Amino acid sequence: MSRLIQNSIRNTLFRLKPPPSITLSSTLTNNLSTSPEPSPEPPLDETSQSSAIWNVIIGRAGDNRVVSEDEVFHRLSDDPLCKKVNLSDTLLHKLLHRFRDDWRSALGVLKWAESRKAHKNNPTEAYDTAVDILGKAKKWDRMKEFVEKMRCDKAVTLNTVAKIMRRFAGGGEWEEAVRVFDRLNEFGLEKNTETMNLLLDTLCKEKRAEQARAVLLELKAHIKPNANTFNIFIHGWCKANRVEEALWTIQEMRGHGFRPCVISYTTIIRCYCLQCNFIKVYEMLSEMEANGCPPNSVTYTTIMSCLNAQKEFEESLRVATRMKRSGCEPDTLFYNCLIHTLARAGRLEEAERVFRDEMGSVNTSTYNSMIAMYCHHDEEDKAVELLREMESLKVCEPDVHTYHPLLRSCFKRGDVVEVGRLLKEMVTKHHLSLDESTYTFLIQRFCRADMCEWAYCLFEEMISQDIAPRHRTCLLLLEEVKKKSMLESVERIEHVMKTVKLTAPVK
DNA sequence: ATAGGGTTAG
Repeated sequence: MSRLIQNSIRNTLFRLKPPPSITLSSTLTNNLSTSPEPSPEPPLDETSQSSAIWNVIIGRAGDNRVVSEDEVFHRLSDDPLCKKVNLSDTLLHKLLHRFRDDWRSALGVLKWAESRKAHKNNPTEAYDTAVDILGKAKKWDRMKEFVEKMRCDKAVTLNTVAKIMRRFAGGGEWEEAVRVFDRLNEFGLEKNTETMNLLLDTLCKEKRAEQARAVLLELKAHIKPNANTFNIFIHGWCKANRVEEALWTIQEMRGHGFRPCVISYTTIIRCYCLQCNFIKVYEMLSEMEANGCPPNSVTYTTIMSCLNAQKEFEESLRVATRMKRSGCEPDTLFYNCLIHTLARAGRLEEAERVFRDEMGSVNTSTYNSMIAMYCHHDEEDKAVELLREMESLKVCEPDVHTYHPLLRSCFKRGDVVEVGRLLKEMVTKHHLSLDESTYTFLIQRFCRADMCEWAYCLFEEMISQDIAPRHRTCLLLLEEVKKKSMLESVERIEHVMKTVKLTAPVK
């Protein structure tokens, strides 16, 4: 379903526009900054190689046809620039990933890649990806064809099998997933507890706990389940919001001589959290302690995150206190959550203390929480200071979320020059590409700042980047360009709204 | 792939 939508977006987008030139926000950043620096011409690095190939593949001259894999193959083979490209395994992987929703192009790229290197090193990974892409597109026959070829080459690994089973189960073909398990020996793999768990987990993750149960009953005589097996089921039942069955699985687990572990309990706690049944959450916590299975950092972080989602920050901090009292060893994800909680509770100094003195290792998320906190309390200087610290310490790199609060502050101050400067920094210094949420956010803010020309610019760029705008974003922008009588833009937006499958508003 | 982050409100 989602593949169909994405494909239709892609195809529709290509109909709308001549080949996109991937010049990220360049007009915008140059025009908004007071002193536009001349950007030096980059050498043909991996990114530009990738862009070159990308442009060839999607550079169809405004026609409506869906391009076949052979056509993609020929275009790439015939293009002079692509002939010069040094096709490494990493680049191939990147390309396949980029075409993960477009199996025709992906197969064309793979065929071209194979033609380029007669003595290839290790095709298995690319094949695994191809199988995955075909499975995602529910091109079962083509997928099976690939698998057969891999079987003859003795190239099927556990990873391959996992992908096939997952795609079958996810596509509603769970019987086929079971059949893959039945054929494991043909692939040179063994039917054992590990591979059985793989199948069961696949089924459970694709919301087929019932079927997984049936499979287990059938296989039980030949393959012994282990503790993981039961945890997989606990997760499966919780995912289906059937906590009763999850609790019953704990008993079943005991019946097989396994003791429920911290993972078993934490999974159920998370389920109660999502139901907002905090009475049961605390009951379960006590039960864990009583059963000699003390909660760990994951357990506490899970509870705190759920409380935070309910804006129960003080209660969340009480959970953190309880954790510290218990002597449980905190980890980075816990600290990130704690910092976020303290920030939202308005306790800046405490957050700073945790950040500076308590935490052993930090990551991008840690900085992001701190930066968001400073921006939220109008201490942008400190926020920028932390950004510079990230850049100089190089422990972790900024991402788009690092910049969101900073951008928000600029708009709040009405400093669009700074907006342009930051965008340029994101793109040129950190090689970040704007994502859907960033585009949406920027378009909204530019509209509100009565600068819908820039908003429209970003809208066009978004579409040329193959990112579908939200319905609400279109409506907002449409209203603004109408006010300014930007007739061509009005027409374009209306056309996009009619032809592109828009992203629904979140929640 | 046996468990756990966030964002955007006047």
